[in-house]
Amino acid sequence: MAADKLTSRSEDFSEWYNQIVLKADMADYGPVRGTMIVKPYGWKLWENIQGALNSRFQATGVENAAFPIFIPQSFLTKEAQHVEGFAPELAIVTHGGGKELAEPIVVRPTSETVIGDAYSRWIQSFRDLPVLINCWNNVVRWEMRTRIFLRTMEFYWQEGHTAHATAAEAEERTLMMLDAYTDFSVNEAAVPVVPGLKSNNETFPGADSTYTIEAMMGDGKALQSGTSHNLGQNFAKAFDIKYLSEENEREFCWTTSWGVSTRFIGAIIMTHGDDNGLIMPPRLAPIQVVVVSIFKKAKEKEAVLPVAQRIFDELKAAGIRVKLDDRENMSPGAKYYEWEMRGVPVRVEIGPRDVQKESAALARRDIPGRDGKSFVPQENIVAQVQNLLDTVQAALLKRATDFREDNTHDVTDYAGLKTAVQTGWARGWWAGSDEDENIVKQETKATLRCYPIDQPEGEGVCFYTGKPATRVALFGRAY
RNA sequence: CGGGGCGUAGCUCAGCUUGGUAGAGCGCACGGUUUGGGUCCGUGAGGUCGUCAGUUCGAAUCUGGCCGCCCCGACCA
Repeated sequence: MAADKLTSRSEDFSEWYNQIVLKADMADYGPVRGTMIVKPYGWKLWENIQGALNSRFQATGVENAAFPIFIPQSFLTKEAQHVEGFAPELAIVTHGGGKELAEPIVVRPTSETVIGDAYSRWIQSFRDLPVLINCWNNVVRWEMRTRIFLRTMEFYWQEGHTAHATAAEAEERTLMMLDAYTDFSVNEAAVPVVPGLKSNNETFPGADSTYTIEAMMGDGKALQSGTSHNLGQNFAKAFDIKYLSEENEREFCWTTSWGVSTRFIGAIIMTHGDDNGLIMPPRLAPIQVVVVSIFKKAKEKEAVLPVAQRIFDELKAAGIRVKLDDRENMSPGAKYYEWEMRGVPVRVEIGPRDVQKESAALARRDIPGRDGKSFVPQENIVAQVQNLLDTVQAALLKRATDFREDNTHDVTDYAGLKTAVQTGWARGWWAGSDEDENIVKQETKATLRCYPIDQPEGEGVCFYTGKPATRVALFGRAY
């Protein structure tokens, strides 16, 4: 019996996405509009993301800390651009303990202000610099339209905040974290990204410059998957973050902030998933391998279970995140469909025939059905599974990268852009103004995703204005 | 905030036009049967029909208000 089938990606990508989040047991809707409940399977993925990012942060000297979720409303108004950018989407607490508050409290939409205030007290001398702190927390933004993981009113993320003595050091840190994000995304999540600089229009409120990693989803749309901001001296001036230099001069600090959110889970789903469900990249997968035992009669069960258990134990001892599915009253086929929906990258099947032949069936999630199955000896199963996990990891990255390349088109005129952004991204020389950018957005729904870090040599002609252009921009429709 | 759709069992929905004892499938529990790609049969548990008011002898059904959710646009990690 075909159980309730997943809507296909080609039929309705949005509906496919919504269903997969629920069916793969990642998350559920919260009782308040636009909020989500992250279920254990989704949270485990998030924890693995945290682990991969934390190790990269710590390698650059960043330490974790925690700041309050409540911020005095007055803080938000101190930086002009910042207040303009965030005022419309603030959740504000006006009552506490049954009484109206003297000053309303803002639920943090991001922590630049409260951290800036702390830094102004902590930093006295050039010897106190740099300050390198990261926070894993939740933030609230009163969004008009929400989508689970991609845009929820409350979401989880990390926000790193650093303070430096010089502009050069702040820029170096901004790019260093952009590199960390790129490395994480490509090598852990197998999500290929284009690192680049945001246009003026898309720059974070209060930043001098914003860098981004842009990923192409399975429907050709772009998802901003991480950002790194060079805040210049804007927040230092607003919050009076000063230090005394070696020359005994009072100087404003240069600060940065950078973040990756639970939105990244959406990126993983929409990059790798297929019509059978989710596909987890092995390096981040909550469950990397599931061992499915197959038996009919009690006698077969007696023979199969110990072998399945032994293989499970061996894989676990090797540090692989493995689960043994020994559920009875459930046919093997039903189990396969379930684990495919949940995106487990490798499945090991052990049945009576395998016990007899000392073999096992290995199935890889990225190639569904019989084509992705191989029958191997049980001997050396750990190495074979590890090998297959690596193979799947590499195959996912290659498939996503090929897809992105196939759907990114170099354009030399506006018509070319219009065609390209129907199905993917347009890349071309750009010398347009902020206003030109808005017109393109209005007419095509495509936005300037970034000026890629990786630029071609020389100069060109702007595909829109015909003016000489010094850099290439990437355009696409975005989430 | 504009446009659209929907609130009935855990989930997906039927019933509403034409008011009269609350339904199905899936899921769940139990028993049996089956198990190498979504087994089958039986038994059973489970619902103040979003909410408030109105019309009526009688409302899931008709009328109005309110609340909520989803989708599409403008805004955004």
